[in-house]
Amino acid sequence: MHKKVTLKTIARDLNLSPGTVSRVLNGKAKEFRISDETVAKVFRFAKQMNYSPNLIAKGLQASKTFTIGLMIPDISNPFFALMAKYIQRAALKANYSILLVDAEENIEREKKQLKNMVSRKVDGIIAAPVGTVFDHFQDIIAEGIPLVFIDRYFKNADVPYISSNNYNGAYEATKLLIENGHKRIALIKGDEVIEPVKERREGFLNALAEFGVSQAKCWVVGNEFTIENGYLHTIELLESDEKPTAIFAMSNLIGLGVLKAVKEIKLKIPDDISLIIFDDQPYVSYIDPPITTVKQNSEKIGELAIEFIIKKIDNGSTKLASQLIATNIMVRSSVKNIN
Amino acid sequence: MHKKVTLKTIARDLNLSPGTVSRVLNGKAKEFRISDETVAKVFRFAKQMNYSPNLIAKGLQASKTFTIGLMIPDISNPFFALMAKYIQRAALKANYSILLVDAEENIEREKKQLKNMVSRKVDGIIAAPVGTVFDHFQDIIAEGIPLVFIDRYFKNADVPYISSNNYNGAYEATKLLIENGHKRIALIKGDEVIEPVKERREGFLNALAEFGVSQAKCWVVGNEFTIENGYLHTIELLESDEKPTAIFAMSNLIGLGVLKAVKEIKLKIPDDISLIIFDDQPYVSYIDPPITTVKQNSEKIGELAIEFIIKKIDNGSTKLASQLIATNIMVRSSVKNIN
DNA sequence: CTGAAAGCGCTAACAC
DNA sequence: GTGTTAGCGCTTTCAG
Repeated sequence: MHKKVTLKTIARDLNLSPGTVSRVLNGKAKEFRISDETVAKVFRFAKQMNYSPNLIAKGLQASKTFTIGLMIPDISNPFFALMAKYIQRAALKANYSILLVDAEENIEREKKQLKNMVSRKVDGIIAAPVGTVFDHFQDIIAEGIPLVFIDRYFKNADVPYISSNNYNGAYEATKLLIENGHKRIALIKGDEVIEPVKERREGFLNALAEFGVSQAKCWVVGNEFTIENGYLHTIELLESDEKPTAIFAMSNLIGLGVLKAVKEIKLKIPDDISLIIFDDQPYVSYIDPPITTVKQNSEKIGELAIEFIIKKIDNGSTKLASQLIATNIMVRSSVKNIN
Repeated sequence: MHKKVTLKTIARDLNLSPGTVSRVLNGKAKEFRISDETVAKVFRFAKQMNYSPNLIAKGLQASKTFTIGLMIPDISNPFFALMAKYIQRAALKANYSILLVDAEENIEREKKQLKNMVSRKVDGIIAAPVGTVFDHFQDIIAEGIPLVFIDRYFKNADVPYISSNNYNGAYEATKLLIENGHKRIALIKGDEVIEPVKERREGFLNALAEFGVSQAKCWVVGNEFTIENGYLHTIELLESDEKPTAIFAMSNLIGLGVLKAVKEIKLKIPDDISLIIFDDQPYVSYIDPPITTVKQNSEKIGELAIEFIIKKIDNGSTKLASQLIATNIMVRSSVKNIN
């Protein structure tokens, strides 16, 4: 096993002081007018010894770790995975690393790992919170750690967020359905504890109202962002006498559940039932029929979140406003025109 | 902004020494026979002050950070996202945190971030390497940092790996095709620089040979794990005069490309062309037709990787063997029996 | 131009 | 039972 090389060992070997070596290696040679000879010597030796600065020690003394905590409810959900990718990319560009936690939709886990992040002295936290309670996030604020929510958020918490414009997205999707002649529409949604779920439901309901579609003949069902939830409610819906002509699935997983159910009862999209899914995923364009979706701009959300958090890290007094990012309807072939 | 509370401040406020407070808070009260009174006092005060241990300081002094670096080629690829989930879960269970890097299939990025991980003093690294070169991984070994490859690996590197049994998986898939009467099969593969690609190709070829299918009438094409690669080659394949009756897509992304192409030229699976995809994803069972796949055991791979790395961290001399994890054929409806 | 020393927060060795 | 001290590796005054 190889012996460790630190500033001190380098200094000793070169008959210099740790301070000097530190200054050189941190590009402060000019500033301190250190002789070219010394500079060259240090660089050469450090390279030769394959010196690797100890960021832990640096972090301890600077009270800054260049680490951002990323708290995600489910990294295997492609929506979050994609967001993680962009957040990661933006973070690295700014020389920050990402400490990843998958809360697995479990609030206890979220709490515990949030504490861990505090102990690890992350410089900031980006989180898509799991539940309805956010006391544990208040603690983060109290600790003075910059925090921003992505995707999910709490309206009544004083924490800024970057999310899709969920209301508009749902509104537009519903409008599209209505324009295609649909008057019997079912919304399969997630848990309303989640703010974006409320927003999407509002967008849906308001579109119905605005275009004079009877809410009495529409459905608002479901309570989870899962395949199971989409599946069960679709079965129920499609087996009822007065069934809908279109389904609006509020997430990619719910959408998968709808697909599963429709296939199982041998119906055809869009002939028997039209479908639109909130959240676009690669596969939806390659299946038969390609699904019309509401695409969220994960890249922008990720970039803004990092930008935001870094600004806050660099200047704690910064007061940045939450942002709602526009969505895009990706029109494909899962909505039938029944006008 | 709140003032920081450290062992020292607690000690001062309580008229104790930092050492004592440390011992109490680390559950060593019994061992040092510290008075119940003191213990209670310390715990109460620490809780009241919302004390959070500084893991950075702890890490510096113990030369152990309880952090594992996870290097992934593309976290938005659901295969890797799922693996990341399981690795993360297993790591947290053992009180380790995950420092995530998405190399974005870019070797320079991988190199740079590997160095960063070394500087951050991660206790071990789990990586699915991007390319063909692995000098930079040798450096990790030289530093004495435990390292294990997952999914992708190098046969000639002295680094242990946990991966699917790629050879067998491909062999079984090919066998299934042959048993269903296919004699004109195309394999669309990734870059052969990647060891599992070679293995899968071998499995494919050997199955052909073993069951007496003419390799002259089969195809081995493609060079990337991308949708584009799958798409382009499928188009070419299906537009040729002597086209295959079945396609074996070597990854989920290639499979998506095949789906895209097949749809575009208005062919039907499995009537016009049979398909089997290496790597199972949720959506494949809900589309029409459901796709037969080779399912990899991501959970097991993830768990073993963590188990492995922690063993190695705890006992550097441990010499653990690489492992190939069995795959499973998920028979669905994308393979037509043409016997 | 460079060195010496203090300190970031913590633990462990050594005192008593 | 508890205090004191040294040191993890680094940067940063303060000296000279």
